[in-house]
Amino acid sequence: MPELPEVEIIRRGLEQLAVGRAIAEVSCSEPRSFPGFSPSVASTIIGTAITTIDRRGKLLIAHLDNGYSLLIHLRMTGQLVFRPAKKRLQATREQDPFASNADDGSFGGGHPNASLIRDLPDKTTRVIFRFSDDSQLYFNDQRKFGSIRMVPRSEVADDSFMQRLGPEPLLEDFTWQELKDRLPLNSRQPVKAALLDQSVIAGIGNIYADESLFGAGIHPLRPVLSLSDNDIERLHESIRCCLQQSIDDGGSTARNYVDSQGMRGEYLDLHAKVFNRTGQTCCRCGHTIEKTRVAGRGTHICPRCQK
DNA sequence: CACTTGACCTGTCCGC
DNA sequence: TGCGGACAGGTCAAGT
Repeated sequence: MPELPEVEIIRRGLEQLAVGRAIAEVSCSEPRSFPGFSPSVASTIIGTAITTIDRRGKLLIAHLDNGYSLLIHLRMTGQLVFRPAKKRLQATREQDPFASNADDGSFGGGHPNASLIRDLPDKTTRVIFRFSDDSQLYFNDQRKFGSIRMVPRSEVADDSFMQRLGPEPLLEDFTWQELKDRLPLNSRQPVKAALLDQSVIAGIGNIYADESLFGAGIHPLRPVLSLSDNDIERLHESIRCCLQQSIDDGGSTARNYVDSQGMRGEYLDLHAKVFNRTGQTCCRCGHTIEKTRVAGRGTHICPRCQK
């Protein structure tokens, strides 16, 4: 479930790995993963290069030098993994970070920084971009919820999904006042549901909703209309703190998130306080972390710290 | 109108 | 061991 930090990590990785490479071939084995994909679309893409990669909320935007852009949404299980060209001579495992560790089935021999993904393509690979130097970019998506769309660059800003997105929470000019302006202050909707609403803030999903609310000491079921200015200020600070910390940690790997080189993120291990910590003791007060259900999502709280 | 639930998918995990 | 069912959660459509 890539959220803002994970998508940003992928963006930064692809900026280094994929920008500037000419696309020599593109294939799609699952129509749902690239609606409208056709030989004509492929021929439009072939021969172009990725000039820049932007992010808006959880959406990646790869601009091509042919006037089109690829809008890529990973939804829950989407991955974008770059692989360099296979070397003619087999490198030794010590030297090659992409060497297969298929024999023990663990994460790269147990090293936390080794690639989680082994040989690609695999059965979850939906779209493959091959570059002119034989390096490749794999769009993997186990559950087929993610998708790639190609739109003229001039129409990206008008895209209906883009238009509905709220502000970027990590931009300097995202103030607590703007958060207040965006929240439905007259609503009895649980504050967690509001945080998950991409038109309120762009990029927050289940993990960072839970972590941000814990950080602010706010119970996820609190109606938005019950929030004081002070609550909103603390929530604003907590959101930015959690998202930035996760980016610094390489994102969260709860299920199958990996970055553009197939690496796990470490936020959940290093800095998450409640998410996936049901039954553990709260780091702040020692009470047991509980799991409940809010807005149809699994929700992790410290019932003593969050009021 | 405000808010909640179900559908879209597949892999994993749990209890029987 | 195998099987059925719950669960995972981003987004949109449908339902209450």
